[in-house]
Amino acid sequence: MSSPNREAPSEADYLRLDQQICFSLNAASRAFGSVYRVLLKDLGLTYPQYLVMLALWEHGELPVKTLGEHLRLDSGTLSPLLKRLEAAGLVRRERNAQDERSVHIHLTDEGTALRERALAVPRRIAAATGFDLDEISNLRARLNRLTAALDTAALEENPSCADAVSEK
Amino acid sequence: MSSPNREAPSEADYLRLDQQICFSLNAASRAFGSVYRVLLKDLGLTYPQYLVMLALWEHGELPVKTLGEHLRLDSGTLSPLLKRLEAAGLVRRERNAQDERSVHIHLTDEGTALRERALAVPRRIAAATGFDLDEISNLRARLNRLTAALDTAALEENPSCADAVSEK
DNA sequence: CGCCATTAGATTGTGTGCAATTTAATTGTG
DNA sequence: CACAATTAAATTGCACACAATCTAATGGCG
Repeated sequence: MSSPNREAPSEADYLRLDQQICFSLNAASRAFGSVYRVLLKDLGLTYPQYLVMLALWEHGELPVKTLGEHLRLDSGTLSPLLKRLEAAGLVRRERNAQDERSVHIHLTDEGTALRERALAVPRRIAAATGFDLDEISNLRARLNRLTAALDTAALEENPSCADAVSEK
Repeated sequence: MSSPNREAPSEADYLRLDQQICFSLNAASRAFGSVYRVLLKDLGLTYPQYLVMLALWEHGELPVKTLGEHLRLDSGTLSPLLKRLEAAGLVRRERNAQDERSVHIHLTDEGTALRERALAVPRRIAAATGFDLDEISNLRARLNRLTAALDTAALEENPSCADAVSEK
């Protein structure tokens, strides 16, 4: 059906599911999710919540805005997620006195303490991948380059972001 | 704070957000989502719906079960998604006469026709990544290997799947 | 000072993902 | 044949993602 006269693969060949890099990416991301789900159940965290805790353990208290920049998430995702972390007693949300628009996220003692129990997670995840540290590092670099390229392309593609492109 | 005596990095270093391969993966996956969202809006498809259509264009009619195996999705995700594709007039759902438990998904004429308009998508996506075909192929292979390793680890990790492991 | 554009979060609505449960059909076994 | 175990989908409940909208606070600028 495709490539009737054996030239370079036709456009049709690129519609094959197993050719889609995004599918491999998506599948790998969800496979990670399954492994994390098991490991994080003990800590009472979901995977996105774990990422938020990583950012807080690393930077201490953070405004929602900055947290979102670190995690590439907007307030539509973070607001309810942080509310659940607050309900779990891991963080506190405090209006900034200087700028009342801003909400700063603080770790509670319980949230700080949880870090000790999270220390074993990365090693167990690394073991689950079967990759050594160099391979992981290499793959991470490629993925980061890919993400940067896609971000640029998304801006160029979307006329509504023209300001953002030209302004920077 | 970490690695006080300059040995190999301590466990604490591996809690850094920028060390998490899964975060890079997740970010790349979502960055792809943004680019696809723009390209697929014309076709009236979301990205997961596009993957379903790819599988159907490739294999013709498929039972939900098989579709789920191709896409690594269960009925909890596929049932409502397929209902939306049916509402959009792209697929039909038909009970199998031989096995009434099984539902087969067929392309409508409209669904088949949509393929023509999707042909340009992969090239535009490839362009957005800035990667050449070899790089994409290489990355895909690594990701597939990673996913396979994680799947294995997830089975070993989860006692409730012990049967599935030992049976095969 | 007064007013408008901007900014930070929260909210709303839609669409996945996935665990757990439910329902209906089929299969295996005595 | 009867009946328990299995299987395929659908359903339910929860938690992201993300676009779009809303609200409140801030920052210019005349």
